[in-house]
Amino acid sequence: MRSSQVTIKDIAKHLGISASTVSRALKDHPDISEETKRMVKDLAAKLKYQPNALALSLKNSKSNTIGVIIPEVVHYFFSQVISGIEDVAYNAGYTVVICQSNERYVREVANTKALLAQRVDGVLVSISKETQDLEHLHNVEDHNIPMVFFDRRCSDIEADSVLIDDFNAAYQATKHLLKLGRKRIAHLGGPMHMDIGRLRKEGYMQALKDFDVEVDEALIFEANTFEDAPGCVQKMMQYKNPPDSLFAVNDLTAIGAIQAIQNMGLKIPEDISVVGFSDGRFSNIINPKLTSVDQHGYEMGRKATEILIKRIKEDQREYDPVTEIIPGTLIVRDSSVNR
Amino acid sequence: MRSSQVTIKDIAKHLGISASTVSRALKDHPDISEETKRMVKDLAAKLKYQPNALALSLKNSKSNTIGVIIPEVVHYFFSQVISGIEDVAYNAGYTVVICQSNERYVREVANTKALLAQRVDGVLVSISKETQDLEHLHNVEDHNIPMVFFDRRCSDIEADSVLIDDFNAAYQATKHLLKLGRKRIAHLGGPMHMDIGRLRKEGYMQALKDFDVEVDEALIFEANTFEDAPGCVQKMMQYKNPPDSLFAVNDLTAIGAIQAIQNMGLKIPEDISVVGFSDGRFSNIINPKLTSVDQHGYEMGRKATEILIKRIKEDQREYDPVTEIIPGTLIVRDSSVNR
DNA sequence: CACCTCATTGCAAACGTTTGCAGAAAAGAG
DNA sequence: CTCTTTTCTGCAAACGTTTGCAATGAGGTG
Repeated sequence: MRSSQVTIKDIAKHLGISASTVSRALKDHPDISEETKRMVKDLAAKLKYQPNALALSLKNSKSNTIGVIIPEVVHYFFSQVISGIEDVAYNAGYTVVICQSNERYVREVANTKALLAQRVDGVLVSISKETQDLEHLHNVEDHNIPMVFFDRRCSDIEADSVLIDDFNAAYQATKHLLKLGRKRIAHLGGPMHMDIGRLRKEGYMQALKDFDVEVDEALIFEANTFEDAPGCVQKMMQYKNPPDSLFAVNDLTAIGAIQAIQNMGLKIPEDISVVGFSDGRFSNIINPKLTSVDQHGYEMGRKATEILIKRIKEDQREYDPVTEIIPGTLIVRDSSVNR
Repeated sequence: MRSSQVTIKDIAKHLGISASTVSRALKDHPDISEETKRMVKDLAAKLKYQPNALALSLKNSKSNTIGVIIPEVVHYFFSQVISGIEDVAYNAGYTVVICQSNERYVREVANTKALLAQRVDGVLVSISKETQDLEHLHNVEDHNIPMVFFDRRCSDIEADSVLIDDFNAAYQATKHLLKLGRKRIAHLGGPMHMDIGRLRKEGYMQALKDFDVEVDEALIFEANTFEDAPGCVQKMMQYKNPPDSLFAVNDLTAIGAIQAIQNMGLKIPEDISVVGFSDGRFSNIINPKLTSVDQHGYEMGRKATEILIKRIKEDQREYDPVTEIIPGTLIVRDSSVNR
């Protein structure tokens, strides 16, 4: 016995006029007399009439909704992205439907299906780590629904994407250490099969090369968690030529390293300078404050949504996908200093 | 020229049969012959037919969608809640529409309106800090749409709610310090006009009373940010009878205090023990690890959604609202110790 | 052969809106 | 007073589905 939702028909019946007249009156159609308009509007207000968006969407075959498929909401970076998406969408009059894949392929497929069924006008996707088969995304293409990738792209699919310039940000971070006079720069990096790990390492190496500093593989580890870091640090500090600084693939790893270093009685940033990457949430609350790269998640969300809405409005079947690169910003804090 | 969405009618036309037959065939209605079923299903698969959820919702006047109004996605706690909501909703076949109020009243009102227009089947709300006027929420009630409050309730509205037991969690946190032999326990608390600030302070005071420790107003501050904390600490440490421990209304404030204390050359936990509250994200990465209260955001999201879906299914106009209290869990780490 | 029973299919209405077109009434023109 | 114009309103179809009911035809029964 739910509903009790007022419709245009109800208003029409109460007033003894037709639904079409009510519809026109509500949107100030010039054909309708002022008197009728007033009557209709007054009653609509009184009954708290809310237009049924579903009926509208069905009629116009557009739902004013955009779907988001995102790995995990609880990641600070992703929640920032969502925030950016939400803001732009809200201002453009779109509703946002958020689906988490939880990094699971099957769930990503299910989400895609649900969004398609919902007839979303466009989709924002950051694919899960598991995703290999792309049929579900081709499906979206086939249905001619604009799609924009953010953060994680799918190179086999022709679609717009908004990405972080991992290579360059890592380059800048490393360069910053080099300019401080550091020469033995360790790197705690991510797995090579992920863009994020590969590109950041490449940026790091390129900077070394450009500054004529030899790359020492003994200073490079695959370690990208808070827990991984201490082991690497302990190992390195036993070298006869230990590192004088460290660039980590993310902030948590950097923090793990910092604490390990401090526990060995060394001073940060004097003895060892440390630079992290992204997240940003922790950088200010640890001691010393962490020099790090801001990934601009909010901005990424905004950008991706703007592109998507543009595509929706253009309404063209074919277009040349753009790839927008958002530069990371190195924020120098207290964990790095001249030697 | 979008669309290219296949409909039941298209299938019907291709096969030279009626839409009703197609509809029935797709859902294995016993009236339809096996042969027809096969034909229909094959073609549906080939054309990648996706039922139009909008049409369905319109027909059934239920959208299988639940709306969420949440202050800010980027708060770790809230993003945990969303995660819980998403999981339960997904498993029950519901789509989740998320709206951020950004703690702004006007936006909350707009969100409510949008969700109403979308004909969501139910709403999960955590009201913004600004919200005083409740007309928009009464509106939801009037439309007979089930609503569940989480984390922040609205006592003027009769609805289910899921809350944290702030009082008791604060009581436990304080008791923990008392049992460690601490007697001069400072409290950095939130504003009194918010439940969260008031209840946690009351829990703190009750614990002191139960342990026959005198409440000293000089040890109680309204300070609930990382930046607020150091000032209070410096002030208190000049007392002739300074605190031996501290209970903060949230983790960031606790961390701000810890750093201020450490900067004064004092040792944590020996000289001063510290307990925080919630967030959890930081507790493990600072040094020493922070004793704190886990607020169980994910659990809260699950619980609220379960109740909501139950209400939706019951489909009763009148019911007695329940209030579910989720106990906070004190997690003892390294920042508190026997004196 | 008339009648009944199944099995299978189609018709039409409904959900809430919008909109082109036609219709009616009022007003203006001659 | 008739004809034309203007002003206002209503009809009906459409968006994609579902579903009660009617219709069709085949086969069975007496």
